[in-house]
Amino acid sequence: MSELAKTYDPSTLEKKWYEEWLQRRYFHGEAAAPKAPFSIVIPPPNVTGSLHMGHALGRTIEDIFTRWKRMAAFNAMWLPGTDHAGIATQLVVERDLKATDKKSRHDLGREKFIERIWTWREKYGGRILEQLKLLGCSVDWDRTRFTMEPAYSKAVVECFVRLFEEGLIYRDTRLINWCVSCRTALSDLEVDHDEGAQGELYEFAYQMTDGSGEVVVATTRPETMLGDTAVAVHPDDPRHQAKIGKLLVHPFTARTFPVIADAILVDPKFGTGAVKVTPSHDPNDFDTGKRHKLEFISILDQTGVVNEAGGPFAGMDRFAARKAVKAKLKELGFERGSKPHVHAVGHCQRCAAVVEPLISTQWFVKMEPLAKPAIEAVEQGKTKFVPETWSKTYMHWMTNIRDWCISRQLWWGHRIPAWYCGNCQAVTVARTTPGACSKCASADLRQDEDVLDTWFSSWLWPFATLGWPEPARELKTFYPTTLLVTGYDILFFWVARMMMAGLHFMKKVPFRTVYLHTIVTDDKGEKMSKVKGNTIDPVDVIEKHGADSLRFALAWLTTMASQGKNIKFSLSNVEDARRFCNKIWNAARFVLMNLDGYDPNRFADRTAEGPDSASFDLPERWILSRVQRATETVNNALDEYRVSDAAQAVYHFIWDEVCDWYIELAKGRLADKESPDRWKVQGALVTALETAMRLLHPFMPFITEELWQQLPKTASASQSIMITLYPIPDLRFIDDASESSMALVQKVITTIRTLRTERKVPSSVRSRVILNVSDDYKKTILAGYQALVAEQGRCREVLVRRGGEAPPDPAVIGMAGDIEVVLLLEEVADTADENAKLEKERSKVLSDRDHLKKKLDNPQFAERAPAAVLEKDRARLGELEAALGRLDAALKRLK
RNA sequence: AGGCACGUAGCUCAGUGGAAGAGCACUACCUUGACACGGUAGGGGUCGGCGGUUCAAUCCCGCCCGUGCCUACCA
Repeated sequence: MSELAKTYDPSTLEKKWYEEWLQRRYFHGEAAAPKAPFSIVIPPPNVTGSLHMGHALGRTIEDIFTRWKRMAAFNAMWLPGTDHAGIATQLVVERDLKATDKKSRHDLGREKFIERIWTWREKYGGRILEQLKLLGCSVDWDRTRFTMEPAYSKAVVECFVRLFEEGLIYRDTRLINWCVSCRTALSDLEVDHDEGAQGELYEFAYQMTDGSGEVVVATTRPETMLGDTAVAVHPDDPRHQAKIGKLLVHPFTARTFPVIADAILVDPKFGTGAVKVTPSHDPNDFDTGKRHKLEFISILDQTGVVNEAGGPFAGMDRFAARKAVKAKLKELGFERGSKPHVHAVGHCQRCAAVVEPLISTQWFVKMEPLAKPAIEAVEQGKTKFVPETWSKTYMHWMTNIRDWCISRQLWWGHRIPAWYCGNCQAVTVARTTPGACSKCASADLRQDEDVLDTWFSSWLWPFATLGWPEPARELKTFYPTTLLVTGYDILFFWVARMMMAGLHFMKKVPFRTVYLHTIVTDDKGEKMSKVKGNTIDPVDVIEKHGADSLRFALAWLTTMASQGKNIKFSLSNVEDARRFCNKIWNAARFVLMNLDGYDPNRFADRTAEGPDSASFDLPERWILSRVQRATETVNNALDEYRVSDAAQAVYHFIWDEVCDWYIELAKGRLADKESPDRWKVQGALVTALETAMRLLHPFMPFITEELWQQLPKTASASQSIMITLYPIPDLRFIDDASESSMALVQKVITTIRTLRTERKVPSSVRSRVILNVSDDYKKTILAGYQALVAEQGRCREVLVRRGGEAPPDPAVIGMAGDIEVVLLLEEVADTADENAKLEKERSKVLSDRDHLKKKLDNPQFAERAPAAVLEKDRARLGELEAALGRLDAALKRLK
């Protein structure tokens, strides 16, 4: 038998096995395979990215399910890839360009700059994929995709053109979110609102042209008054009714504009009841402007600088203009005060600059028709959310969905396939560069300069990666995908939109189940960020402790995330997992050290018909039954996406049952090399460990492979644990009677140990113990296994008897349920101590007994409680009564 | 402002209409031939508060207090 290294060292073993698996092509899912498909598409990380804890968590969960299903004989396919990540990537490369060449992208020009991004991508774009290998991800590398590769780009264009032809994509001039720093339009989702920023509500007055007075208005953005074209009041507000229809004069531009009545915009209870209206720079005011056909005056340019419409303030940055406008209003005597005011300000998700609402011509997707089927699909259960609570959030967003601004004024991305005619101004949308205007046939065409929102390509990911729009075999086999695993932070950005695109283009949901995991934070619950310096780099963790430990730590922490709760991650979690690895390693060493003369084929033959044919002893019957329980628990937990429960079940099986009990029970019986039953113990050890390795493999692929390889196997065994069958419960080995017998034995042993500890009996001393039992059943079992009890309880003699003879003096007693465990001592025990201990135990038993008795005496209970509960409680009452009797007798003896 | 959650052992979190759980931390003892990255035993919780439903509530319902998250155009 091969010798296992004395200590567990993940570093070499992990590299070795990943290479091996790759070489044997175990990760590849064949579209033509006759097995039931199980497919996952990876949430494509940004090409610029490197692995962070969030990725590590998501990919670990995906790998657990992929490996589990692969072993469960599914045609498992997990597709990897990366996202071109428009703004993010452009910003990264721009920064790099600035740092290395001291140039801006404009210095380079569009073409050269895009070339540079591609070069950059060649160099660094594979980094995060390489890191997935370190994690042990069993992704199908043959199918790696990138959202900017030609085939994928073709899918994006196809999608745009079809939606345009269906009237679901349109171009319009409206108020959009504009980032003055990135100089692009943003969708509503790309604007972050910081909660409760302390701001100022500034009040000033507009004068009426007829000299009849003034109207006081309030604003958080005073500079927008440069674009005011009305003041609105509520039609029913008595304070303002007389002013409706009158004209106001703008203090800086001398423009005049009316006081209008608008019940939608104005809440008469707020402020002065008069609202300044800036149709070009506020969403509500925009609508108001449309309703009242007001003048639309844009006062800011694309860089956030006041334009010529701002009169004397032209050329000033928006924030400088704010100060200047206030100063001037004060100077003119129109300032009317200011109050602190809490309100949310929109920031660009990428660069954090304050976003401005601006009027601009952009491309939009009409969302309502797309959302409807996506809502129905979830209602009908075609796609399920895990945890289920997320479906509510999804529904809420979907039912209140607004049109999606998809054009971006960037260079890096899919260019919008629309051409404008220089002759007739008509728009031609086409799959390939058109030769002539679709309307006037002019050849004077100019393609739209803009690119598409990154998410406009990502929302096609589940099917564009499988060959769409071509009728690929892959689509047929792997679409709809089985499972999507991602963070809840991109539920709307990505998940909801994939639902819409998938249903629209494929007529089927893109995935059956969406597993939304939480955000990984540091151990204090703070979001990990480089700025704060509290990040934990998964690659560092892997180097130090191994991928198995990192994966297991994450799996252990992955409970059903309720909303607003995060995974508080700390290195100590990894250290705990590593201790577990070490424990497994050493358990395997023990097993391997004791396999001399063991023949796996013989064991297989002798147990082929189930456990009875081998006439196992209690410990073997017990552990083989517990193997089945663990198998059942793990499979059930995974079926229900309870990753943590599954991981903990394997952990407890290995540590508490295999190591703490079975190995201890095996030791003595392995010592006798001549024993004819030795092979049974060896076989049970190998079976328990081998099954445990397979159960654990999806969580810890490397160590399980390494140890599994070392175990003796029958001739027909697979080459790798990866391609063995995942354990399924074998009911023939489930043995309730042995489990309860063993539980009794364990309880008695534990009680003996407790007594020894309490009395400070040195471990070298072999005690004598008497077990007073109340029924023959227990007597038979304990008498049958008194050798076992003696060994584990360090006793030289264990006497089991039915009766209540007083134990010899000196002795101490303890209760194992209703069994009186009498530990005989070498010298007289401290009676006071013993008395106090027994009194304490008695009072506990007594209160339990009284409580239970009262409950059982209640006729209502007997009448309404289910029979099983009744029976259980009656049995328990019997045990409590018996225990009480023994305790009373013991106390009496002490007196 | 609305919506969604959460409050269980010192910490991080499971859990269930029918005797309160795990990991870590803590205490005592133990170098026993797999493992001190270990073992054995132990302490520790009126399951946020108040009411209600029920034979039975940590679990279901209502209110209150506290916390987190998401969505939102209140000037």
